[in-house]
Amino acid sequence: MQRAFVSAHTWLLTCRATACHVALENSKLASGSVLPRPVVAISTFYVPCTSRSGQTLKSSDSMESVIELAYEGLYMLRIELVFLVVFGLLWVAGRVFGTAKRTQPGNPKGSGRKAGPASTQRRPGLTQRRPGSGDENLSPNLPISAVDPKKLQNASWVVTQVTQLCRSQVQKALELYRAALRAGLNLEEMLAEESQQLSTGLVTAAIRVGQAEDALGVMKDLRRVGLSTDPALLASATKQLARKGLFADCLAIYDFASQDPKLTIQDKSVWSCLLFCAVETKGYGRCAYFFERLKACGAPSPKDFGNMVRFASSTGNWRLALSLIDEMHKAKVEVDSVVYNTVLAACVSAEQLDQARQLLDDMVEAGGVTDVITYNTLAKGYAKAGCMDTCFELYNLMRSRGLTPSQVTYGILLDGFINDNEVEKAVEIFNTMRAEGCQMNTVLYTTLIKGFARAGQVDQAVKIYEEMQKERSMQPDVITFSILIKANCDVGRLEEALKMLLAMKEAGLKPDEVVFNNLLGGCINDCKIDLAKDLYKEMLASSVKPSVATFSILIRLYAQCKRWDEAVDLLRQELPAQRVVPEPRLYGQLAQCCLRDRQGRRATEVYKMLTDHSTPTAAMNSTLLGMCAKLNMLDTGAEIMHLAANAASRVDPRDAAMMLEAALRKKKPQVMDTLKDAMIKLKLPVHA
DNA sequence: TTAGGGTTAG
Repeated sequence: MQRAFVSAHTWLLTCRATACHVALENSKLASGSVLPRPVVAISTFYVPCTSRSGQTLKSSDSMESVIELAYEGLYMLRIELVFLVVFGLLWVAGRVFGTAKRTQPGNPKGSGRKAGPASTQRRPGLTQRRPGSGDENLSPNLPISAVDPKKLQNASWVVTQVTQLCRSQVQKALELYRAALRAGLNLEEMLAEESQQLSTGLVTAAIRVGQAEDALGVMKDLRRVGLSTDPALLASATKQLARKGLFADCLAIYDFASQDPKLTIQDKSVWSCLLFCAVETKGYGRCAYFFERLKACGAPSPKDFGNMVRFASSTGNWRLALSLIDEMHKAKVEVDSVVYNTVLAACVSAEQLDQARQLLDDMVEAGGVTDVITYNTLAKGYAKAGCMDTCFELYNLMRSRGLTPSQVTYGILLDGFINDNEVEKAVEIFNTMRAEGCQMNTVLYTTLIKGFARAGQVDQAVKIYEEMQKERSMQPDVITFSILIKANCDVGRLEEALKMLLAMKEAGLKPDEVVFNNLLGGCINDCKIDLAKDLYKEMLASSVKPSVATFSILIRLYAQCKRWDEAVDLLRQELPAQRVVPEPRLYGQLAQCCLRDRQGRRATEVYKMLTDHSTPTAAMNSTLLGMCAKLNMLDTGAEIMHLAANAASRVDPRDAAMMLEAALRKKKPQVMDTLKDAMIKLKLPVHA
């Protein structure tokens, strides 16, 4: 940045110096100090002149100064004037000769088309066209609707006009093109060169202004009249779209083009662009195919490998990620630290810590590719796995290898020790961090707040927050407030939590789903149903979409407050209304809550709702049947077995046998009959 | 282009 600024400044000074020099040279010339001043005759005219003191000058004096000024101006611009005259003459000559050429006999178009080999190749069945109805350009102010239909039917005229308009008036170009089609312009009867020029011009111009749909529309028009997709057009369109970041449009245009059986894409860069677009749009299903086709056209570039590594990492395919590194080595393609780190992250996310460690060793051996991010990535993996000792060792190794830990490094260690309940270690890290001059930031402060909140020291957590507020550079963010709100809710300080909500809004932060979920969770203990409903309404009103977590919390709330009807309605109506995925465990959760409160009928009702959406797992049946047996709700257990059998769900034979035994023990013949029927249906052995 | 902090679920 600094260097860019310096060079920009130097450049500016150079420009200024040049301008001064030119001005000086011109003034020298004008004053005759270098060359004698030429004499120019200018007709005399009266100009009223006023001196600075307000005195009117004599007309002869003023005239002289005006003439001198005009003369000096003309003389200073003499080179420019010569150029202007020469170019003017050339332009006039061009117009005259061009018109003469177009009106020559044997050139039926009369529009000055370029004579290339393609222009002489007519498509089969092409009829001789009548001469054009005019050469003149489209008037700038003439609406397209007012253009003579004869002109619109003249392919050459349309191509020329559209091509010109494409340069600066893309909308008008598209409008003219569409008007021409409506007026009867036949794309299939045009010369190959003409239709190519027209389509390429329109497609590239439309993409240039971000109107990919119009570009696709033009390609569809060509297809409609039986013209095959031009591979060069597809290539330029895909490259342009990828460069402009219109990834989905790029894939859409490819999808359309690939429907053409005659089209073969041999341009490697097209596959390269498509792979990039697929990764960007998370269209991971097609990455492997694009890469395969790319390789069929030639050797992949480092960027192509980079995109494949991103794909592998995003889909959790650590094996593929590692194999890509091998492939790069074999192809003698340089593997940079970003690619290495991405593969490392893929291994870490897949909890393949041994593989990740091996990769770090490989990187060290390769030399010059490990950085702070490498160590942080692996350190996070160890922290997540609860291996804080190894994590700390890695931190020391990193330091011993001459790398300076960053805020992120300290963030990982601090959070790791906090999650591990090793407060002393966390404090030690914090002290090292401060001693080494590492600056605090929002994340580090938030991690500290989380540490105090976890230790139940909410007042201390709030103190840190207050300290943060004093520092302008690191204001609390949504996560900071989220943790503070939860900390207050967890100790029953709902009022404080609501104050925090207000404070975050005042700070210009928009509460997100987690913030609302935490507040809803805070309503459970004291059954603050009305407050929860208000919060839920506010959540929807502020366009925050509830999730499975929200519904899970609301189920707990309604169950705690024994609002069973509302709980059932929540899953029956509100869940689909909010388009939340009806996860089986939500039904399982509510069914368990019902059983715990001995609400047998409602439990079976919820279980029925579950079977309407999906097939309950054997594990879920086991949990519910186990509860029924434990709570001596044998009728409910038998009903659940019956519903499970109807839904072709699996029931563990041990659970079924246990239910049957309990019914026998409690002497419930009716229940036994229901159970036996269900067991037969479930193809389970009936021993009792 | 790659690394750190937040919610549910007995």
